Amino acid sequence: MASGSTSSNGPDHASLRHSLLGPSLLKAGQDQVDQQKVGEVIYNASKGSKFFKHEEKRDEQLTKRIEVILRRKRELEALDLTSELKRTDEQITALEASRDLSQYIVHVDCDAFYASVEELDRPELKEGIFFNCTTKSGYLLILVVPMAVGSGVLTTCNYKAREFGVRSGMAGYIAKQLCPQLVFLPLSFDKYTQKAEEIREVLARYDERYEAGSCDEAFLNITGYMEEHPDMTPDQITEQIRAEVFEKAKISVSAGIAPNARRILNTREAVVSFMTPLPVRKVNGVGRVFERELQAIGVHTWGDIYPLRGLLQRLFSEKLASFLLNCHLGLGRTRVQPVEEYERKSVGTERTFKDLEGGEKLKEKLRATAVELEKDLKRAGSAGRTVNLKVKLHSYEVLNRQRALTRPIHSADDLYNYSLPLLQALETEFKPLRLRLMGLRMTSLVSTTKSTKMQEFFKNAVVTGKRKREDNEGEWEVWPEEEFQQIKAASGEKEEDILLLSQHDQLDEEVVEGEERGAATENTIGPNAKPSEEVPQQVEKWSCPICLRSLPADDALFNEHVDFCLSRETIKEAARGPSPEPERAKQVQQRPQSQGSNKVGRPSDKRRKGSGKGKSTGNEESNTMRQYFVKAND
DNA sequence: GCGGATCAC
DNA sequence: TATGGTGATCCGC
Repeated sequence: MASGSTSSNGPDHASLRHSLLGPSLLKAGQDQVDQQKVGEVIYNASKGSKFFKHEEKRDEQLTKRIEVILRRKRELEALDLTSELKRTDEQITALEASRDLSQYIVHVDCDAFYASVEELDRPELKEGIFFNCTTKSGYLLILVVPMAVGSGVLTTCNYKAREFGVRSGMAGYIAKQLCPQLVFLPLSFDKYTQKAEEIREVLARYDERYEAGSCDEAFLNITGYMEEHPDMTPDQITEQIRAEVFEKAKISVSAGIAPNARRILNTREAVVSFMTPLPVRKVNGVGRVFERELQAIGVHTWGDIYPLRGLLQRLFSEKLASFLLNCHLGLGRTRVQPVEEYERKSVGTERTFKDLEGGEKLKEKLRATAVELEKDLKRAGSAGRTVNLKVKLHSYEVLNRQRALTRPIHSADDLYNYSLPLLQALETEFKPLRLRLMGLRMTSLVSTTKSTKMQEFFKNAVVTGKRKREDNEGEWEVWPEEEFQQIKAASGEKEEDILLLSQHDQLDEEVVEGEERGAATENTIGPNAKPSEEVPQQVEKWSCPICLRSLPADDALFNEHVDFCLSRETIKEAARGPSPEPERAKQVQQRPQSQGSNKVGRPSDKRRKGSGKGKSTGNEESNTMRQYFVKAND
């Protein structure tokens, strides 16, 4: 145990203890909880575990980072910052000018949603709990069984459980220690989504373009509703929404006006006076880590930002500085959009399991992961051009390895074959590789359903193209481009995506390094390298494991091509000289990536929530502010 | 483009 | 006995 040496964190691990309390410290229902005592239980229950050691390491790392920040702050304070100050004040003026107080946006959030649904669904939980207490006043005393949903790690818990210090995100066995009588229920998502639908039917009556977040929250722009009901105040409407949701779905929700937070007027003064005493952690985007960093420089509430405004740009990144300024001013997103209009950016799956080790077993797990991801991709109607392997070592250290491909893939076989080299590189990097989690995620997505027109075009391009070539060779040169443009215009697709789909037949010089060859060849050649039969619109193709090109699904041709690629690799290999596996893995990682393009991108925050889809890239409007809403409180 | 890190729910 | 899954963003290379 590292109990003896205490790092700069102090002898009592104060910040670690705080961190171990978990991310949902400020959730409702904990007012009367003795956090000190809860922290003690958690700390003692965790102490000595691998999880604890990992948290300890991360905490020390953060402590060091904070020391750097503090040092920089001291250096800055010795400088003359009048020009910084002036620039910041100009920025504030500009932000003030952009302030939009014309919209009335309501944030609806279900209270302990899963737990509430379960309580509705299980009257037996309430029997014997409701009982008539013959008090003189005749009140009905209601006791509720402390209950949590989820196993291993709690997804949520009811308010009774929260009285014991039980929280979502908490390990189940710790919750049991805090509350021995806690009842655990398994998750049943079908029930929750069904209930969410009932609620959304109500919400749609107030704003048909409401924005559903995860299944237990939503944003509504009630500005239009207010115009139709000039006799009602925003507060009355909000209350009416809550009442109607409860009436129809029997679920209680919190609702507050956003981004001006709750029940405050749409005036600048009201907004600012709300923000000034508000703890930084209450705002979306400030978590445990950022909270500590801000605390270290003396920022506890959003009002504390102002005296430091001249330092922000020098202390943090440009984006972060701007975010802090926006929060201080109480500025935020004022637009609400249906989730359907957001474009998903990735699809992935991951699973935790008992520690696993050994090449065969890990391969088996990778195969299973690929099969899962194939299903998810199919559901999402997506294929991806970048595959990302995520693993968590037995020590809880998380590693990601990703690789861009030359074409989108979606089949389990492709997913497996292209991610296996990544896994094998890790196996040589960490010997032995012992995992507690594995995941696969695809990014750089293209749609396999929405672009039906495009796919049919390419299918026809092959079939009709050949026929036309026989009929009349002259026309062959001309018509594809014309029709290409027509379909592009008709389908409204981005050219980028179209090119991706047409890339199959190009042979570019960007041949992948040979590091994955040995692994891929034993699994990809032959009947195992299945075509992507799940997407009937697509022309049947097999993937060459060496050059990633897509090839006609023909045994003889395919084998011939792979042989060719293999010999090419052998030649390159010979020219390069012998290079052991790890070395080659490194070469791939260190491939020159000069693009310093990450410089001054306009801050256009695309942060989305929960199951949400990514924000559409189409609109680069003036919505430059990081979205924030005050975290729900009651 | 890649990998680590943070965050929300 | 043994701390989750999905998706997004940002930063620094």
